[in-house]
Amino acid sequence: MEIPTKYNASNVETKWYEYWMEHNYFHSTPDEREPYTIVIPPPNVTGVLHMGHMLNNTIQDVLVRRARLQGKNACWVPGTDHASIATEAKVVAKLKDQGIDKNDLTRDEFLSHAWDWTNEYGGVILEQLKKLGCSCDWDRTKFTMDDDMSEAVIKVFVDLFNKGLIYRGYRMVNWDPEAKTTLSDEEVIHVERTDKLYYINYQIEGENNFVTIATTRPETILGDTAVCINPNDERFIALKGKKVIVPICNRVIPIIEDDYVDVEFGTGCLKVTPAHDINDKEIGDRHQLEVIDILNEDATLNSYGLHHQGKDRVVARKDVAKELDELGVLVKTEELIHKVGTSERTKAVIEPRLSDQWFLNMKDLVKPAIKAVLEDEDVKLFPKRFNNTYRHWMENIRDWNISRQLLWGQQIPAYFYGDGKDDFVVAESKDDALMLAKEKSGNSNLTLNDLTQDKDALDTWFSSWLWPMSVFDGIRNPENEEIKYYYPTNDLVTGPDILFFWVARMIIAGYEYKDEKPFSNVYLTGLVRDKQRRKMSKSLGNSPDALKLIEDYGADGVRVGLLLSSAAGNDLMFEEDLCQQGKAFANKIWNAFRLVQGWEIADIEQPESSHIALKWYEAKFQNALAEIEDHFSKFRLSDALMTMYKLVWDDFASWLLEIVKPAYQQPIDRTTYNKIITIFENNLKILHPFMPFLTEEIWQYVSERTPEEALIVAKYPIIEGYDTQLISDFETVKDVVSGIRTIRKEKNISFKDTIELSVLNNENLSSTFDAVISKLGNISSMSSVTETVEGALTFRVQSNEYFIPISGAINVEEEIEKLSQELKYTEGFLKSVQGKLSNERFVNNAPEQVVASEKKKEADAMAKIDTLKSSLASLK
RNA sequence: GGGCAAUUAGCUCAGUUGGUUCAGAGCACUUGGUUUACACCCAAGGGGUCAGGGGUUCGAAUCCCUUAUUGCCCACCA
Repeated sequence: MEIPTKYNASNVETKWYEYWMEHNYFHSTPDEREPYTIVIPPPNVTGVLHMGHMLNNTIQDVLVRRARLQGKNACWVPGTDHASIATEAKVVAKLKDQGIDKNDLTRDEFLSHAWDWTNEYGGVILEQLKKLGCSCDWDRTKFTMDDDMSEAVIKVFVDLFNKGLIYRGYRMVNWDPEAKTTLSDEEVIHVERTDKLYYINYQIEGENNFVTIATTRPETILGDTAVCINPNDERFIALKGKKVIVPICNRVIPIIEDDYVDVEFGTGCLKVTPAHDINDKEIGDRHQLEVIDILNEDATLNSYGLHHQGKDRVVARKDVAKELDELGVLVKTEELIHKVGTSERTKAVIEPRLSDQWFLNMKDLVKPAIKAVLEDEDVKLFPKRFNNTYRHWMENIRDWNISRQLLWGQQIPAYFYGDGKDDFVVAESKDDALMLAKEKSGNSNLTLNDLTQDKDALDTWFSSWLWPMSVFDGIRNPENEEIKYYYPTNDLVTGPDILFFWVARMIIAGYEYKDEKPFSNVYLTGLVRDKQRRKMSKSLGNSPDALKLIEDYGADGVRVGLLLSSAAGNDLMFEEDLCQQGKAFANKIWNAFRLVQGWEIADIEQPESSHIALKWYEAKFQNALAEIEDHFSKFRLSDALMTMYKLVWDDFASWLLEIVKPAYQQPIDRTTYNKIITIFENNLKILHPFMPFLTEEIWQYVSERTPEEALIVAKYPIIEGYDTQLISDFETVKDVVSGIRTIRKEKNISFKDTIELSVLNNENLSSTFDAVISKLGNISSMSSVTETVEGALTFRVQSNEYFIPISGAINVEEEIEKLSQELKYTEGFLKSVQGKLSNERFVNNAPEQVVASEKKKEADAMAKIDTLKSSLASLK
């Protein structure tokens, strides 16, 4: 087969992806082989591919492809997440564009719009992953709202409810006024802001005196039901038992005493608004205060806002402040830097709000999950430092608010049959619910029509925490073959930002429902940032178009570029140059193959240089293979890739191929050729996980292959012992060749001109590699001498001195200068080594081998000084 | 406010239990190179008080203390 001169990435990529799909190589079914399983972190169903996904999924694909080559039954389960808040927001926005208000739609109407949207945009991201080369088992593609997935979610909810772990509570929750739903604590991001701190006077009832309180939210005074002081605060003894009048609404409220108040902060007087602050709520509970909620669900003021009713809280804040000023009770304002809770999704400022929500009691559920990670290391986090973060969160975990005031998601399976607080039952179906309701209420006349299902949906994470189990139907059918075979999965690759949202909860769910970990290793990737360390985002416009990158550099180039500098847990500073480097590497491999492929083979004798070089490379390959293995065991993918990069580019292309390369238009011997082909194939095997397309393409050019012989399912090279001496000897050879090249460059001797080389051998270096040195140095004759050669250019490698005689062109002054410099350096070195050796404490305390090595250094240095001195003498 | 981590060449990072191969890699840079796989290339080369200070040790990038800077996580101070 004639190979094209240029590697055409996009044609090749399409061809092989289709080929792999056609032959079902991504598909896995349980068999007798060892399974290797990864479940994808399901991207948002309506999302598009960004750099984070690229990195994340490249890593997963590398792991999966490698496992496949190693003979494991590799299964990578893809899918998408319904992402309730994000998706619902998008659908609401789209409806709004069409002039439709969500509130005018019935539940079913809205859901039908949402499904339309999902079907239209959903899965785009999965198609993009294919472009990247991801070898997911697409037959297994799952969506968190598939019927079976939803069933599992409901089943788990009912089960946890029946275990007494899920309860309904009227609590202070985080309210996102934009999405109009509650959020879990984890979904609240605290952002530092500068706000105004308002000092406001409240008149003491029946006196012409005032107390001053400080607040950042003056509009909430309309919900005040007390003013609180610290009982030990001597300044306010006179206030005890009195009442104050809230400005604007003129409500009379008591002055209460509570230790919570910090004497140092603000004025030492705290206004208490139980409906709008978690601490105030607690104080309120302790003192049986009235709760006055002044906000609507969209954070506009309700009737308690009086003449400010209907205004947004932010507007109301200014207006109330203005009114207070006009009333003469606004004492002053100050700038205050503090943290404000915002919604992770909508960025809206969170309002603490009291409402009925569903909670999951986490206290006991987390116990096995803590043990698994921190004690038993059944689940390992990479990098390990995340153990600390994990511990802190798990040990301080609070109950999980799992209800969301959204339609898009699994509807909470609670059915109300009366108006009472506890007049509800929880069941997997409405029929079951009716039965339970009849029982619980004692009213056997209840009908399905009397039941009203809770209108809220469950938190998205309440479905995704089951993902590693539910994709194998492990919740509904715990004993099925698939879950037994694939679970627990092996590795999970995701970002540290969802360590709590998702990773920790999967571990919790795994132990609760399978009594086993969901995965053994968690590889936490870093964020992809731009060169200025800014997070890549749409709004900054600094995120490159992922598909454009693939077009420009090829999928392999992008994959290599992404992995070149991305240690686990470290952010990746991305720039296109990296992809360029990846593409250049692909080009290098391509051209190396073109060279080999162009050789004419003849049955001639194998040159000595080729023989020894091949032996060396085989050792070097094994050495690299062991290193790569070690890197993979520690999830150091960048290092593994770099090892291959250097192996293939430097050792294989620059050294080995240059050595075995026949002279122009000369044939190569068959023995060498066959070995080179085998070596090339092994190179392709180890590179394949990183560069699947290029390697598969070349693989097919190397020799005709049946589909069963495709590279994607080839056998990974086996680690064997290797000759380390050969490797270190060759390092010396490289130094000698470099020495020759340096002299050629310094003296402007063209590589085409042959030169002679003499060696003054003080070290009995093996002459095995002489043929290699001759070839790479273009040496006409090589000889060993016992004395310094006069009138020659020299260089030294270890304690050997090399001479290149050259007629008349020696600049004696220059040579003397050069040798003197080297002598001076070596003498200095010797002095420091001898200093060490004459230190008794060093000789007595240091391990034997360290002392021995110092002695060898001393001997080498002395030998070198001798040769330098005699060379200098002969020059003079 | 509490905790965790980082700081090594212009950039991105390795450097495992202190000691042979400890000051490294890739990129970038400088210089030279065009008939014979690749200029997306080849060859040679320059470049670092290992953030600052102190300590332990025969010996410290590595262990301890301290200062500074940066990043991340957690936390209800109005």
